[in-house]
Amino acid sequence: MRAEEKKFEKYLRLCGLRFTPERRLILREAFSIHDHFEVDDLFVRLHQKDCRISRATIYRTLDLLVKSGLLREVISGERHSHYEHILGHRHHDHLLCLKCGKVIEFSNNRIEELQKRVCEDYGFKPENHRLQIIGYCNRCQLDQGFT
Amino acid sequence: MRAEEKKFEKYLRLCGLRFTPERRLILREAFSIHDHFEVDDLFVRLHQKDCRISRATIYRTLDLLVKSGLLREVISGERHSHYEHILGHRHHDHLLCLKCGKVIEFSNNRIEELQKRVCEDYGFKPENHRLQIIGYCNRCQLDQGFT
DNA sequence: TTGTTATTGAAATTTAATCTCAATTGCAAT
DNA sequence: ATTGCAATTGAGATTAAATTTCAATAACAA
Ligand SMILES: [Mn+2]
Ligand SMILES: [Mn+2]
Ligand SMILES: [Zn+2]
Ligand SMILES: [Zn+2]
Repeated sequence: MRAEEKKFEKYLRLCGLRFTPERRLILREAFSIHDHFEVDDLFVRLHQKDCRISRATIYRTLDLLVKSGLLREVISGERHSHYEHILGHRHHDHLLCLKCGKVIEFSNNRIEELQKRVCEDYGFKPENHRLQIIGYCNRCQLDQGFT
Repeated sequence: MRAEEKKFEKYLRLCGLRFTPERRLILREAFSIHDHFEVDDLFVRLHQKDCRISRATIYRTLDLLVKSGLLREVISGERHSHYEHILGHRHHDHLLCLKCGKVIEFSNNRIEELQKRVCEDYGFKPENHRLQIIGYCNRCQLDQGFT
């Protein structure tokens, strides 16, 4: 069994929940997408494979996958959720282009460390974080921006 | 006229839009709240003062206020938008408690500088950013968190 | 004034997400 | 195996935020 399935099953058992066929299929589909995805991406892909899993179950399972630490919600600027893997992918944050919508992933250890220090200062126990820088990618830098 | 009204009017004129009484009232109400707020907060407060402004106009005006750089959307974990002032308030980011919902504001110059450097590395022109650290505040730190 | 164009509010619509509930399934204890 | 119980599922209803539509109105430049 793959690492993500092991971890999900462990989480579910711990909570007195079941690792059902539906949950396994959703997990596999989610981990077959190596990019940001949304609920409907999963729904469409599963149905193309004749897995007739309801949207309700996908929503419910994604919540569990986030709680178990396998996925995280990515803020995209759009008004519905987007997700990406945690397990098997190094942590990163995002630059978002306001014009073309491009998403650039970056990571910076010093920022990560300073965040830890901020949390220490406040006695805060971090579980997760999201840093999103919004602006214009190098292709789209024109006269945008009002001041 | 207050600074925020001047700036909003300037922005509107530049876009060929009008600084209407409704927009002025919404702006004033938004700047009278010195905390995070949501659309319905404005709607209720305006109606308590017998300003019968529609929700549609509030939504439309908040979009303009964000575009003009007077307000920004705060990510709150909830699934509707929250806003806060930019003009007249020093930039900060947020710690969010998963248990009690508390929002702690912090600012860290070194993180801000490192963000600028990241943007330079990518030729990205930042307009705005949001850093949200999710976890447990010092009061709520118990046995939460699965690994 | 006058004419053009932006703006508004009310209601309809869209869309994501959640909830309800009866039927089904997983699973642990016999 | 059989049984019983609690968790799970899917279909459809529901909720709630946000957006759109459109006719009436208001802003403002000519
Ligand atoms: Mn990513
Ligand atoms: Mn704040
Ligand atoms: Zn771009
Ligand atoms: Zn707390």
